[in-house]
Amino acid sequence: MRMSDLVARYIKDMLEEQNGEAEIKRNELATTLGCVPSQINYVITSRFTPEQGYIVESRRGGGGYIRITRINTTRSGAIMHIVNSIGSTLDKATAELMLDNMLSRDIIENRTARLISAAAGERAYLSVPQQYRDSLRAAVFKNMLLTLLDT
Amino acid sequence: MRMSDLVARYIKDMLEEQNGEAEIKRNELATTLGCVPSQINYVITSRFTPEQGYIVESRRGGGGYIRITRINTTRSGAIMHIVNSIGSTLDKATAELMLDNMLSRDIIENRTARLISAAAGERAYLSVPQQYRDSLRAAVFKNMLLTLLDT
DNA sequence: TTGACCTTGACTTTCTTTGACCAATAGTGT
DNA sequence: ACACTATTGGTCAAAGAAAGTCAAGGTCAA
Repeated sequence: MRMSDLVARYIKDMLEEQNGEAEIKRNELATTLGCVPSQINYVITSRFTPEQGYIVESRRGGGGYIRITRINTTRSGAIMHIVNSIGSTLDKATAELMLDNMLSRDIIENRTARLISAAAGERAYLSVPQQYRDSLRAAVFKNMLLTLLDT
Repeated sequence: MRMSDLVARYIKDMLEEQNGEAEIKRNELATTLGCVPSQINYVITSRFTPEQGYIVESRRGGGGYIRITRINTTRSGAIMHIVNSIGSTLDKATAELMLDNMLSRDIIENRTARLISAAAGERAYLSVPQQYRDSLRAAVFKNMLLTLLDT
């Protein structure tokens, strides 16, 4: 298993146990898990972004910390937040991140994630020129998410 | 025997043993079987397509993998039939008819129908020129239906 | 002998790991 | 207050570890 997965898992477990809020000490956690401290930063910047529904605060110096907070605890709020965060274009990688995030927060089911992924995946857009794909993906993605609001 | 047959056989054996799910490491498998890594891609894209009943996911970078999942054949027949009946283009009215049909035959649920409809509806395609819309819709529609096969 | 399928390898893209160096904060002695 | 130092966390770039793409050439049966 990847180190980055371990770190992410650790933080998510903490969030789960502590009602959406986790506070860690970077060096301590790095030592506990056996990685370099900057690995923690890597995981946070790649998997706990605002885009994915997290707020991260930190403080250096003695007694320093990193605090990760999960936002949008209600389903429709979370969906709306995600919809609103999507601009006029959306690349595939970001779309996948959003789906993963919704999945891990039980906002959508696996089947739903796959359905949306199929509609947003590059595979489906081979017939249209590159230049349209990301804006198309954005529109499709948003439209689909909106149908989830009233269920 | 052809190299591609060997690779395909290997993956199929794995699927057989592991209940329809095989996860491989591309380079490792290539070394094991004595071929170049891209041969694996060739085999996968030519013989493990969704149309042939497989779902393929992958990830690059450290700890990367390729996962091939065989689709369950229970209700998939009906869906495959519909997928196969779709050509390279699909207009909105026909798409809706197909959804209604699947709904009435309990092949899909209401939520699913709405999701697909949102992704196939005209509103989603406003950003791309008319000329691409029907072929795009066909691709999206097919891709989405294909994700329903293994549920 | 030609068209479809197969093989190969150079090049690209994506994701991860690591470490050297930087910046902020708290504590402490003057 | 002020300077110094210890204690954190932050940044960034390079290297590493996969997988993806593509085009050029090979094989083989109809």
